[in-house]
Amino acid sequence: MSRPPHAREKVLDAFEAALIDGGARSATMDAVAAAAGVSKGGLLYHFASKDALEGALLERLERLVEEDLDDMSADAEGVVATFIRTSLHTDSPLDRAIVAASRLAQTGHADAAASLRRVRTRWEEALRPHTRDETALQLVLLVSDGLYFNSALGEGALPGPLPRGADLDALIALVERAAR
Amino acid sequence: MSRPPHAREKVLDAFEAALIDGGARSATMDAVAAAAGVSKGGLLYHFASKDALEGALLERLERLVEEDLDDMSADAEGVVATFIRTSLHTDSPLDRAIVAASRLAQTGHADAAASLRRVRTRWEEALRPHTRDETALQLVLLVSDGLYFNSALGEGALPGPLPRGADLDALIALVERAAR
DNA sequence: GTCTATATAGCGATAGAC
DNA sequence: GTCTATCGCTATATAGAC
Repeated sequence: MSRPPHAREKVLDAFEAALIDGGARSATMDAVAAAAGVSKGGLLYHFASKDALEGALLERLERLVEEDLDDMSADAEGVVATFIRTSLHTDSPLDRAIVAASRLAQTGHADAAASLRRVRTRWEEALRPHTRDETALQLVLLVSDGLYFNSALGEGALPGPLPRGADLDALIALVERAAR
Repeated sequence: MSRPPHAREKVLDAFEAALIDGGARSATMDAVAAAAGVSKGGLLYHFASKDALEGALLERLERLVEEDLDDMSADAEGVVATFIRTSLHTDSPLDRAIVAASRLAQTGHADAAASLRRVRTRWEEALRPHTRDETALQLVLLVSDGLYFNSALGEGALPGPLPRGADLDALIALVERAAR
């Protein structure tokens, strides 16, 4: 636990990348092993089953969220603004873990859906002191969910309608005005 | 086209239900045929391939959206309010088609993602005249996306954090205040 | 620890009877 | 128009050598 083998992390990274780039269907044991540079047997030494591989991904997700919460409260721009800004898929480790878990959740993986809900609850708790009331809190969370949803759909395919640059700044300003 | 066989619609309904309830992975030809009360061969008479089955679902989706747009503009409560309210999964034919298509899109089905994007664009056009500017328009669309996203994740599993009743009314009021 | 080879099972699709 | 039977492919997982 304290010093995980390098190969194990490489396999987990490959699994995550396969989920993000090609969806859950393409994230097969074969494909993951090949991408990680090990054989299928080698993969199964580190993760005894696909369930174990998925479980490790969800563990990583929940660990990264706790780190993110610490960073967010220390940010100067304000918690709500930072939260909305980081809702866009920016290829940070946390973003990647979330998108990968979302792909998993959509295949009916109950544990992945539960993890994502736990993550959302943690954010909800962190944002509550910075919003006017529960309605405003829900608004912030839903805009974030919407950004993630579009980010996850448009991945690698079509030019998404996601706000960037000045448009994103304007959106953040509008949400902040409505929420606090 | 004008008088579709009953069995065909039953198969399509069963495919949609399988996608919604169990995700794309569980929506196999076998399972759909069994749920529709026909054999696999019988299913393949109506839909020559799984691609054809998926295509028919997306056709249904785009047809239902056009009907929805007509209804929405005729609603007394206001276009933005009606749009947010109907973003919650209420088991209407359109809601079911959207959630089913979302499940499909997450498996990497490019046509499903393209259909969903077309649907979103149609809504965007309908809402534009009722919002103050492009930023406000994006806010409305993102809140709706967020509601759908949570609706799709929580299906059948956990008690979702989705606003209902008075909470939903308050959310709608807040979005309307921010958007117009 | 990592490999190759293989068992097992499920899926989409075809062929042809009725 | 609907059925049964079966083929071919792919995916997970096991067995055991190195």
